[in-house]
Amino acid sequence: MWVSLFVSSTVPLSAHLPQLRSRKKVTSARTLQIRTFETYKDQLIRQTEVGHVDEAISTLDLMSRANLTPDLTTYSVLLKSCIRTRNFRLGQLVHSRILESGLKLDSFVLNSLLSLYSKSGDQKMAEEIFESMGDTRDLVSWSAMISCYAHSGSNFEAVQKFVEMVQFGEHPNQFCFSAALRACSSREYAWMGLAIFAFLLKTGYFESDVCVGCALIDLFAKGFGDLGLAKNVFDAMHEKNSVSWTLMITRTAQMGSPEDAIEMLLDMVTEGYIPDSFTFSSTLSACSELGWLYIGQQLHSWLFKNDLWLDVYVGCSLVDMYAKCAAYNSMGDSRKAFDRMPEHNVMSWTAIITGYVQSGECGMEAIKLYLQMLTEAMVKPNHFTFAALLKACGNLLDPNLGVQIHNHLVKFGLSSDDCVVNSVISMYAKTDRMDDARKAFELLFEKNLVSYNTMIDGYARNLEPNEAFELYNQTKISGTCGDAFTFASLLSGAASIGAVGKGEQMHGRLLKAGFACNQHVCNSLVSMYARCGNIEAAFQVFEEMGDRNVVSWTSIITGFAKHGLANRALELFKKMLDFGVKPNEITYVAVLSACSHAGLIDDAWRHFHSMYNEVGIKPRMGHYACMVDALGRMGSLDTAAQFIKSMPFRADAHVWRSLLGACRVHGNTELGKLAAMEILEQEPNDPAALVLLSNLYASSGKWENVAKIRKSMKVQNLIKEAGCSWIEIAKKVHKFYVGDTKHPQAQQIYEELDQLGRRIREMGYVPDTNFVLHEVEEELKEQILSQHSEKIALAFGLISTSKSMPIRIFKNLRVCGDCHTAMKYISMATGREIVVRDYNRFHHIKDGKCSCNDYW
DNA sequence: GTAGGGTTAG
Repeated sequence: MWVSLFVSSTVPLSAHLPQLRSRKKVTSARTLQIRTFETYKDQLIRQTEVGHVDEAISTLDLMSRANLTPDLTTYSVLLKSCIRTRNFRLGQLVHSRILESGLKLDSFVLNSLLSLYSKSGDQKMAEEIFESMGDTRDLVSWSAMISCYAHSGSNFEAVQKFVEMVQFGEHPNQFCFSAALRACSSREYAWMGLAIFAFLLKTGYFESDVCVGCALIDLFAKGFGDLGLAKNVFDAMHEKNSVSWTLMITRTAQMGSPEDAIEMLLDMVTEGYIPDSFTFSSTLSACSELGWLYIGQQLHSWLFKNDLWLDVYVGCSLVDMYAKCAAYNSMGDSRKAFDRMPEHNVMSWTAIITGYVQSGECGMEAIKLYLQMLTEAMVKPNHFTFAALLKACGNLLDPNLGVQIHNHLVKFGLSSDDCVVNSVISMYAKTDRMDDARKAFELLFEKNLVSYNTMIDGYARNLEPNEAFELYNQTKISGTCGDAFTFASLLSGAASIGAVGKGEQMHGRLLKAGFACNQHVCNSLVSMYARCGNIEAAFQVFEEMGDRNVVSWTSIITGFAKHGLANRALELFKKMLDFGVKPNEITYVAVLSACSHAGLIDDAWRHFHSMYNEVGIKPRMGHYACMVDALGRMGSLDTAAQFIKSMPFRADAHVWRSLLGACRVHGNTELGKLAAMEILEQEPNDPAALVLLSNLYASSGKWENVAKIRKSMKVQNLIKEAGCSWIEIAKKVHKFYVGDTKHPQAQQIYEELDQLGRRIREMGYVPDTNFVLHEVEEELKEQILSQHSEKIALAFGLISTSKSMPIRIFKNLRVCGDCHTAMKYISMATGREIVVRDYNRFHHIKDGKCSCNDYW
């Protein structure tokens, strides 16, 4: 603090060095005496400009001690620099000094104070000053006040003030217009913006002022959601600058046309405008959105030359861009971008944490970084950080970690932040704790649409669609009509349980609600129909879509693949490439699984290689599993095993299960044993592997081992997830567990089951009790088998539907082998078509045959 | 003394 005393405006700093070293010897009294009012004033302003608040305050104190009372001009200048440097604390202090001084305030100072409180978000103080001004208000006061309201989200008040001003007889200038228009750039107030726009047209400010132009761009972009109109305004503006270009680029990217945004950047440069850190930050986000690593890298080298990468926002955008392109193996570059940032703040820490979370498989790394952020960097997390962390916990499916993070955010005082609570709900929903999710939801102070959507999505995902639809009805009661997310979640809820009736109902509602052209909603529709078994309806929606993205194509290709219609899937994939749509890694899972189901091994290899060589997507676990499946299906078991060994990372249980399934079908016990052991090492309770292993031991007479496995299965109560099946009858879903007797029509169902059992036995069906995992008497095994959930659902379907309709049954796990056999007999016995969707695919069973060719 | 653009929950 004392150091500042020796710094005068006329003498260079170095001249004071000897004095600084022996500053105790110099008496401040002597120094004070020679200081004049003007030097103090200069010093004050300089200190304010460089943000030395404490020093400026002590200078003020020194002035009064030296009986040099600052005059109004000094205060005015001081206030101005406080505003310019956003030094609100000092500004407030100056305000109180002015009041103490008893000076009479003029409208210049009052306007400055108004601006100070407006910018610091203190609406109340701004209002107080504005009211106190009475007739001395001028255009500056009005526009500062309107701006204050717009800034703090009091949009209605902003427009009200604008109207009041006009009624007062003032003629609004460009500042007033842009502030008032800015208050209208939301759906709710866009109509008021239109009225102001009409007024504006009578003045000359529309084309002439860049800020007014920017406000109008946002009125049409954000308020009306119409990028075309926003572009019209942009094109009509006589004067453009980097800000208006950047705004237009940003909105274009945000509103679903990131490709156009990048093109606009080139236009901007061609027309001679210099992109700045804001521009790069936005265009990098556009690259992230598109997954355009190459363009992102070009931008990176461009901004590297200008030192713009030193900007925190740009740095964060780089981290984000490389993370979102992680399919191209660029997560390392994301980390490098983070490590090379000159300094780290909450935002950059959050960016890298979010990056790891979004890249999919690095949730633990995100948690580690969070701890590093807390303990080493001592940076306090904010709500963005927790949003990312909670997402990580949801992905990791670790409820305990989720609870710990939940406790942390309570400690950091963020438990009342709506965004954070919505993330908490999502985390609990993803970790199958709907009760905890519900608790968090109920505790929410204000439930918004996102809260409802998260809960609806949670119920849908946890196969409780009835709760999902009930909550949807509540949203209508509470007045928040659903948006695209709501419909997408409800459709995926309907899809997850295969409730095509509910899905059709939602289809009707969303058409009425005006979402017929919404890409996100239509993608969900395609997926819903496909997953509900009505692949042709899915295809129709897809065909009628005007605007298709990679998700649309992937959804329909996946649909055809799951239905075993490989040729149509591959045909569409070709068409997709012809259309110039770039496939992503999920598209390739669909393509490879289509090849696999159709036994097209050459095509599978071709696509597997080209996905990396031509498209640049590194194959992940799912792709390897598809290849193992394809090889196994055609009996190339050894090649499949070798392929697994050649993988660049350790094969997971899923990959080995593919091999195991193939071994079972092709009767290769040795390799089957190896696969089962590998699975059990990673998932010790996997029922399929245990059963297979025990059967293998039984067939080679190793009864001791059989007993061991059976015992351990019993002890561990092995079934992780209770198997259940369901069927939709008249838009209502009926769910059944093994041996379930809770259904009101249970008696009829079991009578039907008995009858069916007798008929198919006569036709040659023999129950395969190997599929019973409990160690019980053979007779009891047969009984358990006959009461498997899929059989109960089928019996219920037979007694509840007319003969002409196919029966659609859904199961959360893979369909049991014995049930699969029984259903083929039942299809013959009853002449009915049975469609079963299990965890893995669709089985279309007709006349004793299944579309999966007994391989799944 | 008054105005505009950049991480965000589903």
